[in-house]
Amino acid sequence: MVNVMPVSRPQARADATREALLDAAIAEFAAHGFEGASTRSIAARAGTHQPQINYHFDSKDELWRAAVDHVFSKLADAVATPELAAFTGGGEITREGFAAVLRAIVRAVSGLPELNRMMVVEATADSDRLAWIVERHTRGIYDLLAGAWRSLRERGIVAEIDETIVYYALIGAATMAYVNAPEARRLVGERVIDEAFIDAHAEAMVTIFLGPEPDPPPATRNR
Amino acid sequence: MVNVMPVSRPQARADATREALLDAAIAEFAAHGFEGASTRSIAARAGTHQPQINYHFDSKDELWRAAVDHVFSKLADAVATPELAAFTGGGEITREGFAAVLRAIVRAVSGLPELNRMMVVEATADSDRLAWIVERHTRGIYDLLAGAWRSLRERGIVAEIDETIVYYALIGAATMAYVNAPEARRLVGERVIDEAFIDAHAEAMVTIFLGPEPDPPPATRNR
DNA sequence: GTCTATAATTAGATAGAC
DNA sequence: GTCTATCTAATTATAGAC
Repeated sequence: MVNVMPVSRPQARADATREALLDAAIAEFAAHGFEGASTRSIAARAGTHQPQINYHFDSKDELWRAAVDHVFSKLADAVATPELAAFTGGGEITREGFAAVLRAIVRAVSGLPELNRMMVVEATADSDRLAWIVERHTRGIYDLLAGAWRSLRERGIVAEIDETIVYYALIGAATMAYVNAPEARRLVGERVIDEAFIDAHAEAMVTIFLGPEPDPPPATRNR
Repeated sequence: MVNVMPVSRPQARADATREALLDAAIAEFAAHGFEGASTRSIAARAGTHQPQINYHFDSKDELWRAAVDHVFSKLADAVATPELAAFTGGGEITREGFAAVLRAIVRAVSGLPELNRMMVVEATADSDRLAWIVERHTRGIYDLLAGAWRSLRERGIVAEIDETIVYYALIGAATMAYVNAPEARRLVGERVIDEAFIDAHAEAMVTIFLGPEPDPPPATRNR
């Protein structure tokens, strides 16, 4: 029997190459689209050579899929904040729970601009890639957010707006500034999007979608 | 002297070719990005041959610029509705004026999905093309919308939110459903985005950004 | 003005040395 | 696993007949 655990120095280097290719791929695909991004520039950004892509991922298409999985797992990590966890236990979603979701989304997407750039570039034209990404990644997000809104609406907690309309308005309002950051820099100046912007944006999302803090229930004195 | 006014049959055909190339170009650039769109597919979509692009526009780059001008002039036509004109006379913008602007924007962008697809694809990475489009087209729109919001906010008519944050939230909320229409069809079904959706979306934008109809001023009986 | 033919460049993928 | 060299196909742009 051959050694089943060969281990480590060459393997570690290979893993680093793989990881670097994934990060470079998302950045290039986000900036230039699938067809526009060349495997040569991806490899160059990753500090390696073009044939490494075919070695590690077989094809440009497989590289794209691996890169998308990679960045969506980063998104899942980024939204799963402790603040959010307090609201996602059991039971029906509350106004404060949805506010926490909105804040978590803004925080997460502001740190992953490549994800939303890639998404918006892919979602603008139908393709096998779009079908794959919808079934694998975005349908679950849609069901969660649209379902939460519908539940809040049916209990009179939020405005009477269709959940599909809210979903796209919400995703657009949460991501556009970060997706279009290169434009925003030209429009408003170098330091547009900083920590203060992100915090203010998160609070603005709560104000916009949930309206002003509801009046506390009339004091019935039981406490 | 040669005939200075040769006129018309060949010229008319040339104009038709030019126009067809412009429409085809926007569609292809929106779907695949600048690098991803090939002059061959653009020419094929326009029902002509690839060298016609170089004949009529010198280069792929010049074609892109002409196509962008073309679609932005369509946008200007689409937003300039009679309903909007009633509010854009002189004087300070009102709540109802901004509501009319929001409705006009939703109507216009829903009918020009290629414009916003192209914009979002270009705005995701800095480039000479982005610089050109910002100075030539989007800065004026930003100044108008951000200025209107700032004016409303300073008079206490809308929520205390920074105008740059509102601008991107508004553009995102207004356009995302149409930019991502291919995804929406896969997510929700064939007939998601129809006339009823657009009307409901326009009203939702008013509700979201301007809040509930303000209470009429306390009846002071003067009228 | 429109077409066919083609030049020059660049794309994704593979072969084979190390 | 990583590199150089290279194959095939597709790209933008040009030349020249009509």
